[in-house]
Amino acid sequence: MPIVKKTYKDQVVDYVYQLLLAGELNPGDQLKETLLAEKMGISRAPIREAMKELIINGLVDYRPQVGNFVPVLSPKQIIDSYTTRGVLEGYAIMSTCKQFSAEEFEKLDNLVVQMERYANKKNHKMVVDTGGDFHDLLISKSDNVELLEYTDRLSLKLHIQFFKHWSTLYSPAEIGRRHRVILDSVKSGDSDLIERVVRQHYAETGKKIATL
Amino acid sequence: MPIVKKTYKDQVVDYVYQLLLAGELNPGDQLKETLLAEKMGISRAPIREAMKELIINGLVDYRPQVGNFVPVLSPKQIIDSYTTRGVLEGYAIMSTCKQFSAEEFEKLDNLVVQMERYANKKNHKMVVDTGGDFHDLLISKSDNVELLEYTDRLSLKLHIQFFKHWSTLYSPAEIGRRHRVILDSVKSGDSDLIERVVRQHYAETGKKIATL
DNA sequence: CGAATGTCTAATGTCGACATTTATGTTTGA
DNA sequence: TCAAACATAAATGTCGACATTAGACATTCG
Repeated sequence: MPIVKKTYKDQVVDYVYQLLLAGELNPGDQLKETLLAEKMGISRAPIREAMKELIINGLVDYRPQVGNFVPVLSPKQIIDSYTTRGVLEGYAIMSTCKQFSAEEFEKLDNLVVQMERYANKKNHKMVVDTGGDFHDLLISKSDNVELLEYTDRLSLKLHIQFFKHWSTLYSPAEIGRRHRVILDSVKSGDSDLIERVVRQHYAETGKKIATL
Repeated sequence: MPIVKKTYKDQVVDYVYQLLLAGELNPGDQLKETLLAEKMGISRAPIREAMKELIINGLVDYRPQVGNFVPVLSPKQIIDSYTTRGVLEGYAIMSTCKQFSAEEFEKLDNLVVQMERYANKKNHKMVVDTGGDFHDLLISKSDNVELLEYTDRLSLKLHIQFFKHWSTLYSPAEIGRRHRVILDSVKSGDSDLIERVVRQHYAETGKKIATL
């Protein structure tokens, strides 16, 4: 087990992250430093440090002299975020598609099957988790840290804002079908096809989320 | 003239930015809060705020409990950064290539000619500036703020680290040729070609810089 | 002699108080 | 009545001091 140091700042980041996931902080809400400081029994300094870290990851919007807020994404911004994610991940997957072993393809197949199963059982949390595993494995071969940093940020931001809706977007059968299309394109090794499919997947998902 | 408010933090950001551009801060150097605070006659609080902003833009590396440093990019990181930039900008340009007017293409043509001219006169600063204009105009049609934010960050980071070397990378004639290839692909309107050309341009530039 | 341990210094981490600014709501004047 | 000017409250911006920690150096013990 790796030894991690937990400075106050880190704890604040974790705390806010939880609030966001739990839905206790909603888009538009203000994160008041004084309030958070009181609630956690510390001073405002580490709160401010934490805010900056959350801003980096796009989880908090900062308005000078005014405060920090949970971002409110317009439909266009939602679509743009998903589009960008599609571009980055499409490239990441395309450029590493030859590196997958037979075992890994099998594992990916299984993940899709599991997703369908969980979806049928209406186990929303596991659908999201398994989808995350599928996605993580697909981009795991890329060693472009610059690109991975961006995709991670985007992924986290979109996860926190919309993970609640993901399970309602598609029917169980469609969840399976959509991910199988991606997987098939990767198996084919056709570079252009892979990028096209991944981009389209995110474009369509973004459009759906934006109209909710 | 827009009214801009200059908080201490902003002034610190500008100051450090200048130091970086002027080469008074080199990769690996530590930015000591105490020292900066003394030098600017303010307290450490706004310095810390500024550091966080610089970290966001990738201009400063942060090591907990240790300090803030000017990033040292490994050859691989340089290549990755340029590769990622190629992916993002390739998409941005491809997806908006139909929106350029004849006047704008003419303007782009002229910029390339000017670059060659400045290169022949060994006016390095103007080569870089004109190249920046060319690049800015090419991606100016995109309204994907998410994507533009990333490209701007990457662009700024790479500019600060390597703008000194750009003028030595290619001969004047090659500078012209390379940019004309990009421009021609945009004029052709061939989506796949545009992305391929832009990606290749940045891939080659990254490789060259990495081996310096 | 060398590796583990102890000490010291300089840097970041945190604190509580005060200054400044934003946004709101109230008053004032034509 | 309405708009401009003015208070007011509450938030962030900044300050200087103290606490804690990482890294370098000195020390000890085998």
